[in-house]
Amino acid sequence: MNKPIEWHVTAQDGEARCGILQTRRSEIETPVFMPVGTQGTVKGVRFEWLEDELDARIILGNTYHLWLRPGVELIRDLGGLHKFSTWNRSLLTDSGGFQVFSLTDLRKLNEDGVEFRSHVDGTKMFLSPEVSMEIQAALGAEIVMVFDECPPGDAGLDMTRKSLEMTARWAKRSKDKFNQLQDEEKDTGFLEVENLSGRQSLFGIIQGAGHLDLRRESLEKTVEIGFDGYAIGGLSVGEEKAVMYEVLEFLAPQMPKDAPRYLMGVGTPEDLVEAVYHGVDMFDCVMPTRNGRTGGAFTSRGKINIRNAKFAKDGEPLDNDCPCSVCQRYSRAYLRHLYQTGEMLASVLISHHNLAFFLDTMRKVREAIKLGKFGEFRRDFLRRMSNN
RNA sequence: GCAAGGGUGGUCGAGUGGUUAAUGGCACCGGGCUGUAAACCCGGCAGACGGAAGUCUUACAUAGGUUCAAAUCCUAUCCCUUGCA
Repeated sequence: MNKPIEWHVTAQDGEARCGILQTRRSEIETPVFMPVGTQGTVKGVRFEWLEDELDARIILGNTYHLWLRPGVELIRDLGGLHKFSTWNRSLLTDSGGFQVFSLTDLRKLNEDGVEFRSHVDGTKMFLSPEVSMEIQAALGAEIVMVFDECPPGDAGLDMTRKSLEMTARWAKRSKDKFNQLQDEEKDTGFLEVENLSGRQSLFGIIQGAGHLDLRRESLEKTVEIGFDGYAIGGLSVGEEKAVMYEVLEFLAPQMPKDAPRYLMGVGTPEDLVEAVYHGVDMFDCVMPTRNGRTGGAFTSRGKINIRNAKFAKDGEPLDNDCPCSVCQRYSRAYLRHLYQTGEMLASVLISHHNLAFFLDTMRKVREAIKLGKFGEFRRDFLRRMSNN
């Protein structure tokens, strides 16, 4: 039987690896950064830009948000998220598991699933592994995430163990339901593709907070169930940065070598490089678009805040070394003026640049791995980023 | 010229004898943002000293006055708005 996705390593340097991920919709070079498009849009950035200049091969969508608005039925009726949004490259949908964490005040959790009070209008909604899989089949993404519970970063041992055990049971339920839905052809994104099954793929999620033994335990349980790819969840959710790096160093190399490893929700450019160094292949993060919207720009010499008065007369681009169309044309002074006057274009342009910077950084990461010079690249990169 | 109403910190605007260095909004300055409840949130915003609790100085058009105490009451002056000439 053909696989829903194909992934193989093309180069390796230490634990860092380069690979090609083929989905039914696009070929993706890893390590890859996936822009976040929670509500069926990468905030402030047109698909044209993502496709042409930025050349993003895969973006995210979110089960919870799209379920509330515009609703599953509507998206299913309009042929799935690809058709509805016109994004024809790959999609990965998050399961709503992160909202179990981020909407903690609006939800009640038990073994069956999670009752949410909608953050939009307060309506009670019930999300479970089965419901999440139904929604994700209707959305039709290439990569579907299991429904997990994401405990806070500083969760204690007992709480983390209970959580991870439930996540493992939910993972099994997710997989069973997922398979059933695939058999019933409920996937709206189905596409006949040579050498691929045309089906959706399903990724498992490893939890365990900052507890290494629990991480190992979660890894074993997840691999035992068996998935097309494996994600590290529950990092950058309030724990110390050192804890995150410790977990990555410990966990990533132990994860299956023949499947993509996805670090969920991370992170800063430095985090990405560090994680690649430990063997991670896929990333997503709201940071480039959220910070971009609020005046934060990432550059090859560290972060800057375009609101700062020191940029008022600065005729230089955000980043002199950046080839993106924003840096080719606009000055910091102009961008600051746009931000200060509340012009939406400021958010649009900085988000665009930030995505360009993240995607470009991953391009350089891949290049360095292929040349066997990733260690050197990492050292230089981290030094430059902390220069500012 | 007469009549009425006003002049408050960068700005708009509360406050009409006592925890008022003076509520708010905006502007300004700075910080934060990691599987997006986020075009958002937090802090600062008279000056000087101090790490800080704090201390001192100067402040509600200007100049006097009343009072234990004034942005708040009184007098004069200047200026603004509206109406009538």
